[in-house]
Amino acid sequence: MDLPEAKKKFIETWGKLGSEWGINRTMAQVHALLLITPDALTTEEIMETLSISRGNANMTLRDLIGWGLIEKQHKAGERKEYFYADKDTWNIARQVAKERRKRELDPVLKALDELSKVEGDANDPEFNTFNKSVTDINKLAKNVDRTLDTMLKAEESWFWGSLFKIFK
Amino acid sequence: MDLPEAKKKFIETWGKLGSEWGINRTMAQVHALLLITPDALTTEEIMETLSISRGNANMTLRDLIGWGLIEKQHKAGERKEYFYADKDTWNIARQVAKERRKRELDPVLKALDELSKVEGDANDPEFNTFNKSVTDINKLAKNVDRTLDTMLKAEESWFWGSLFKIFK
DNA sequence: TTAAACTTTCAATATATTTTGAAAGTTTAA
DNA sequence: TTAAACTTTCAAAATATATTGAAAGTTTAA
Repeated sequence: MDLPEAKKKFIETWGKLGSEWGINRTMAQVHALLLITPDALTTEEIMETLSISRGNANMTLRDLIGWGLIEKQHKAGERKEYFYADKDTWNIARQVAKERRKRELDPVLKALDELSKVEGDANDPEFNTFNKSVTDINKLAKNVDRTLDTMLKAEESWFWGSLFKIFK
Repeated sequence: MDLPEAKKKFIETWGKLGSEWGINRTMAQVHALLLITPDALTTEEIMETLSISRGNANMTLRDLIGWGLIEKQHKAGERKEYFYADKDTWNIARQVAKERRKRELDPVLKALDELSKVEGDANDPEFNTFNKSVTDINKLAKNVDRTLDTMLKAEESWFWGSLFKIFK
C-alpha cells in the first residue's frame, strides 16, 4: 500500500469508528485528515480533500475546536484561517474522555442519583428490582467517573504503567 | 417522584445514553425495561409498555439476545416466549465491552496494524506525520485492548479494588 | 390434518441526521 | 468608504436509520 492510499484508508477507518461511537463521520474524517497532515490546512483544502461543502467544513471545524481537538492558526500576512490538530494521542484520548464525561456521563449520574432516592415498599418486587438495578448501575457509573477523573489528571506513561502492574 | 414515574425516567435516560453511544434507542429502552422488571415479559407486554410495533419489538429482542444481554424463557404449558434480562451490572458491562471490542475495536486494530506497515521516506514530513500518528494510535488502541481483556476475565470487586489501589 | 397461537420478515413509511450552497455577515487593505 | 477575501448561517435537500404493520412462516394441541 502506498502513502496516498494509506491516508485514504486511515481517514475512512477513523470515520467509521467515529460513527459507530456516536461521533459524526465527517467530523472524525476531518480530524483524521488533520492528524496525518504535517502543517495546518485551510477550509478550502479540507473541502477539496474530503469532497465536502463549505458549510459542512465550517461547522465541523467549529465542532472540533469545541471538542478541543484542533486549533486555528493565523499566518502572518494572510487572511485565511489555518487549522491544525493536536497530534498527541494521549491528549486526544483525554480530551474526548473529558468532553463525553461532561456531555453524557454527568447528566446520567445526576439522573441516577435522583432515581436512587425514590422510596418504596421493601416487600414490593417491582420496587426492589427497580431499586437494585438503579443502585448498581449508579455504583458502576461512579466507578467509571472516578477512573476517568484519574485518567484526566494523569500522565500517559504513569497511567498505563500502573495498569500493567496490576493487569500483568 | 413515584415508582411509575421513576421507571419512565430510567427508561428514557437509558435510551438517551444508548443513542449517544451508537446503540439504537429502542434497544436500550427495551433493555432498561427488562432490567427493572422482576419477571420475564412477553413481546406483547413490551410492545404495549413502550408503544412500539410488533416488528420492532421482535427485531430488538433478537438483537438484545445477540448482544448477550437478555434471554428467552419458556414457561411450562405456555406457547408464548418470555424475555428477561441479566440483572448483574458487571456482567452487562462486560458483555457490552466484549461485543463492542469484537465488532469495532478488532477491525480497527487490524486496519492500524496494516497501516503501521506502510513504508516511506524518513525525510518526507508527509510520511513522518502519518507514520507517527498511526503508530501512536495503534499503541493506544492496543493498550485499551489489553485492559479490556483483563476486564473481561476479571471479577468486579477485584477489578475496581485494583484500580483504586493505584488511583487512590 | 387443521386452525389457532404465536413469531418472523421486509417493503413501505416515517423519523432523524447530515449535508449542501447560496445569501448574509465580517474583516481587512487600500 | 469600498470592495475583495474570507467566514458563518440556515432553510432546503439528501441521506441514513429506525419503525410499522400486514403477510408469510412456524409451532403446537386437539
